[in-house]
Amino acid sequence: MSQSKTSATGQFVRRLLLRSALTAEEQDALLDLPGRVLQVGRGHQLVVPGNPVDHATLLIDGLLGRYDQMVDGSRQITTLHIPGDMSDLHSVPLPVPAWGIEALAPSTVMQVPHQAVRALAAAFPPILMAFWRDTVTDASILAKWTANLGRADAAARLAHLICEIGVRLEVAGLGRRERFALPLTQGHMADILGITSVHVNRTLMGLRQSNGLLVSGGFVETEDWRGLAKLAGFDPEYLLLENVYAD
Amino acid sequence: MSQSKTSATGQFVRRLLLRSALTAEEQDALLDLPGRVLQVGRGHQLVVPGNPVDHATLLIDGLLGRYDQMVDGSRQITTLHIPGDMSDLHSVPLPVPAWGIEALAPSTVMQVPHQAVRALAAAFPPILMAFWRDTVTDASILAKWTANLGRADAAARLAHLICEIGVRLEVAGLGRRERFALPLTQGHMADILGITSVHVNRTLMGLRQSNGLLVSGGFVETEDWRGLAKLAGFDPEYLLLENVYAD
DNA sequence: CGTTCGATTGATGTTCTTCAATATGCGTGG
DNA sequence: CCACGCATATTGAAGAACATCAATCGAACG
Repeated sequence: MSQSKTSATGQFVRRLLLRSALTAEEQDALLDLPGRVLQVGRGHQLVVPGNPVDHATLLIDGLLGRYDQMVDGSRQITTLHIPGDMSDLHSVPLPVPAWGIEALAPSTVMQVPHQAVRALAAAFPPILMAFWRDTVTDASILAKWTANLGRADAAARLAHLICEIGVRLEVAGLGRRERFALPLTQGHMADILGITSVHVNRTLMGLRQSNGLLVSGGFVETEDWRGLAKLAGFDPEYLLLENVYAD
Repeated sequence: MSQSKTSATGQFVRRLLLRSALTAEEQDALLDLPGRVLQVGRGHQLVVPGNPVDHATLLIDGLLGRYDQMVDGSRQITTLHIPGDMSDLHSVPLPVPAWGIEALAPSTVMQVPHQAVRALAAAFPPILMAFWRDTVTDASILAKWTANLGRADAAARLAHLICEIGVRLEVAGLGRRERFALPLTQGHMADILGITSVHVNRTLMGLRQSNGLLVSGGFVETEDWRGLAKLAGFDPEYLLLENVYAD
């Protein structure tokens, strides 16, 4: 399993390198991060709201959602994590779990002790900077979702979700934006988009009519990606992919 | 104006100390952060979407909003900043402005060169850690807003806004949660809550009836704070105020 | 004293929810 | 291989929440 650990941390390092310059030594230190590899089924709760955590969760394969539970029992997924994402890196500086993390699809994760992450950050300030930058990136995506939930209608939100995930998967080398695997149920999409699953279904049908968007069986395919992006008002700038910032 | 600079950075240091332990030396270094103090009127654009920035904006007095502009011209305010907040600390690691920052009320700010912030972070790793933690705090608030926009109705969202700002101002020593200044127009509130100003007006009237909430003339006053918090599903945990984490 | 911005009100339309029913696919045990 | 059970998807009808459009009101300010 040392093999799979290295490839797991390798994905994570690749993600960090998108936005931060790291020396070979720093990269090696990250690759050697320890952790327990875990396979979990759909619906498994990796972080339960209220229970303190002492490890961060690196997604190797599958799909994770960070969610907030409302008092009435409904919930809102605020962040979607694809392989290579350290889904709660933010729990390292502040291990207070005001949220939950759930496997939205069968997933493989590596649980990395906070202690190890902190030790690395302390030993290599550029790594700490890279972690900060990673958190900023997540926050930028979150801000975009806030804007969409506040001001875009269901069709635009759904289209935006498809565009964003497509581009993120493409950047991570996990598919093409025009066609990729997305193992979400319509109920999950509802919790992401802030609507009901009934309305997800109707909105999907509408987008199939108008834009030839196919979403079924855990796969997404679109004939008219540009049209979809236009409808969504999708501009990838907020994904902060354009530049590498050394420091 | 050296006086006002010190008091400005002092507020910021106090905010950092809520969640991070810093030595006297580190605190002094933060207090000495250089910057240009600026007074701006309501509606002034401090950061224009698309224009790169080379300084961070520390709010001394007033109210700032970070917003995202939609293609149809509407906008969504994603983050509200009160005095003592460094409104775009996140621009230090990633100076890509995919958003705008506007003075929602007449405000006094201090513009701190990124260079100075970076130098401090490089010289004092605990300060870098404190910055990261500050970004995580902002992201936690943002996640809560994402959840509210997705799953709470207009009355609950409005009540939540009032509760959150009240508590944040109280913690910053700028008022009591039951009564405080909030120089927002109903149009601003609409852009925060993701509804129209007409509906803000009606929702405010509803909350005045049901909870004795008074919002007018830039002031907020409530006779039944607990009732308001209950209606909002407000739990201050996400503000991450409970603990101090050393590192 | 007029102008302007924000607050308030009314009438009407749209989007999305809710409730309920039915359909479909897929794994499991027989 | 088939029947069953369960989760997910699909559809319809009715209602609630919120938007839109348009007008009026009020207060601050030059």
